Amino acid sequence: MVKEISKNIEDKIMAAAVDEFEEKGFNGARMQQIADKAGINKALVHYYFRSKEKLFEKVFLIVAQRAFKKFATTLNNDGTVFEKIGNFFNMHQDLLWKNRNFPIFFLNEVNRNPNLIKKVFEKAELDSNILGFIEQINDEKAQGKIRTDVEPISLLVNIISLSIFPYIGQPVLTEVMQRLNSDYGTFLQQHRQQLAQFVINSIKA
Amino acid sequence: MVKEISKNIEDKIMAAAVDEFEEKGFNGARMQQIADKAGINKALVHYYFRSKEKLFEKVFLIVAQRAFKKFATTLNNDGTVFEKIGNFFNMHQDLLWKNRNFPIFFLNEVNRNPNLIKKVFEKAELDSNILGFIEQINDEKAQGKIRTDVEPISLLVNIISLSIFPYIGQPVLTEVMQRLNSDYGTFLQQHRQQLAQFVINSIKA
DNA sequence: ATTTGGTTTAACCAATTGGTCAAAAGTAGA
DNA sequence: TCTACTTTTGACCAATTGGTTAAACCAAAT
Repeated sequence: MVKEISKNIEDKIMAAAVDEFEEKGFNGARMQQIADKAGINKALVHYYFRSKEKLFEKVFLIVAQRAFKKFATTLNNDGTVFEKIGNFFNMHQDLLWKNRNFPIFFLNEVNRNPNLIKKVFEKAELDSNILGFIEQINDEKAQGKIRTDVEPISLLVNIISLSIFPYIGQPVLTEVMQRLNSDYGTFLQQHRQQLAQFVINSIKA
Repeated sequence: MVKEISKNIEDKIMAAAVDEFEEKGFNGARMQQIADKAGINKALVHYYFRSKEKLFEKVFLIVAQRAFKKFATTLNNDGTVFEKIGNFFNMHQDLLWKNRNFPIFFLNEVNRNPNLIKKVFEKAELDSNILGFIEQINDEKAQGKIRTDVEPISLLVNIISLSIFPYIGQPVLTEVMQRLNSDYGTFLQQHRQQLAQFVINSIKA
């Protein structure tokens, strides 16, 4: 019971921390703000998490690992490569739309401290999923379904590039769309519809 | 003469500021560090630029506008759309390789303060270049060279996504490549070679 | 009711940091 | 050389901020 309450407060702090860190980044985030958002005293944040860095790392790893896990599973369902690509974009785009400010936060923090990424990968079971997908691509190349000059890893990177960049570049795209008398939201909704076909056109034999 | 020396010191400060801001971001950057890198007293930085924010904005706009201008011109030389795509990737990839940490810095700061982007666009003459390229795409669609279902702006965003993401995602790709017994540098060198063909395959009628 | 343990808080601290200032140093013209 | 000026610096300041602490609080066991 006491443990549950503690757990509850820990969760409230974590949620507040995710909010603050995602919005301001590690350097811009303030422990006082996290405490305020959690509705508690600042000392209590330190009581539960000792330091800003410890809190950050815990928060970051949880959020990142959750994201990577969802990401990995979208590569790991049944179907042909073409079907998987369609499914991936559908799921990934939905995920990104709901967490629009996560990608830039994640990439910026990982860039600031590349060590973070190792810990994320350790628990994300990414390797087997990636390797499985690569193998499948090679199979379908052999079957004549996919162009033989397609390099699996480059294809994977291309897919991820296409999926994530529109969110990372949001402020720029917002401005561009405004100058073209359109708007970001409607553009994105139309843009995401063509992603899978764009990739499939490119690689089909 | 005095003016020249002043200009010289101003430039030294700016160069140091670019370095510091690109590496640490606005929130992580330190005025003292900028002074040290420029080899001068910290008060002198304030003497020339008044405040951290003013210095940052000046530095940011100059660097960003230079980048966007180069970017725009790569769309604005002669040739068919396919040729332009090839040229763009060549030039853009070279540019990015030389400024590997610029994209994540730029996008992160613009995300932190979306107002910055407006000022960048004002002086980058981007609109006419973009509109020209869009028009050309529509022409070649009419001529039967490009698939009719290609949406010009989406194509443009796709191209930029493919070009920039490998640099933004550097730390992640570095880790992935390591796990696949390869390395980031060699991957990138091979990856960039297939970008243009990937896009052209996708859109050719 | 009292004790015991963990939990929560207000007040506080030390370090960092953007920014200021008055004095010193340098420069050019009279 | 002297004067008027700009540039440069060391010392300093006030605000912010991550982190600590001692006391208050509170629930459960004795």
